[in-house]
Amino acid sequence: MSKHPKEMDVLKDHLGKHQLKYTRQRELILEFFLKQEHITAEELYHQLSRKDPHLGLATIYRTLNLFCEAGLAQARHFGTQTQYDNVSHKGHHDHLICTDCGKIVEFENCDIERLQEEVAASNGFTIKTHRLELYGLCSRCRH
Amino acid sequence: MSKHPKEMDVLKDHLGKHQLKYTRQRELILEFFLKQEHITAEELYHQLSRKDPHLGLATIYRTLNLFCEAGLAQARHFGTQTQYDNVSHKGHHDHLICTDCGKIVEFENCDIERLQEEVAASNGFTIKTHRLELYGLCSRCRH
DNA sequence: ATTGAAATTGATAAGCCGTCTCAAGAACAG
DNA sequence: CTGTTCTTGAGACGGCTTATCAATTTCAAT
Repeated sequence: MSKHPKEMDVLKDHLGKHQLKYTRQRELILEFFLKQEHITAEELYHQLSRKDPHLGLATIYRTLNLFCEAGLAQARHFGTQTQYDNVSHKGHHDHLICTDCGKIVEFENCDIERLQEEVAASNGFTIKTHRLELYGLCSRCRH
Repeated sequence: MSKHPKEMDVLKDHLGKHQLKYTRQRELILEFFLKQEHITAEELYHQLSRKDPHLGLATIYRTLNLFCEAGLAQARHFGTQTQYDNVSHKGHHDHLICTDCGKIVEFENCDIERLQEEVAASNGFTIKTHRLELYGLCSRCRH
């Protein structure tokens, strides 16, 4: 019994539409992926190696890319590392990043999202996703 | 006589503050970098190899990173490649990116910027830079 | 101008991250 | 069940970026 029936359905739907198969690995990776807000392929690999020591890193990468295509995840580059965001669990969120201590605050702002839609529309675009990152100093590091 | 006295000053100021030196290569790379809106390290390398065939690729990378630290450039990852944006020449701008054909439209929106400031302030942050990318389909690719 | 300490450069080696390859195994329609 | 097709795991591979290091250049102090 999965704890994430909704996301599981999204995955199965995507698999069905693209002649892909439902595998034990994909189910396992999804289950662990959904436990976090965002994670790197490497971290997920380590978490899962306890559960299934034979799971390959390549499979993690392949599956995370699959999740991106299915709309369950979104890749995000933070400096040198690539984070895969869980976008299905809660709504899309953006990031405030302290360039000094590395602290990350997540936020959501409907007004900004609405303005983004307006900008896109006036340029003939239809937005699928977006990425907004604000870099600066947090209150602690400003001093 | 440089054609970019203002940016040159920003660079010299940064160099002075960090015990770094003003070199022929840094001047040359800055001059070419400022000619474009955004460019990859590889492209810049090719452009410059005509002017100075002995300039190394590593120096290009080092110098572009230096420009980022000085606030003259900003690195942006688009798919597999890294673009270095010229952020000093004109005001900061954001990007609309077509996920189908790769078309990039630049835009600027004061209202969004103002809201960003508000979000940052309410979280105790002071913004230095930001990055906003909207991904979707352009009018041509929507059909 | 000369000198000398410190930073920079160029060439290349090395590293990292993610993808590709391919034989063996698993899924699923008929 | 059976056959076809997709997936997996392991490691090789590839592109992009950084590290290494001896030779060179910068620049402040003579």
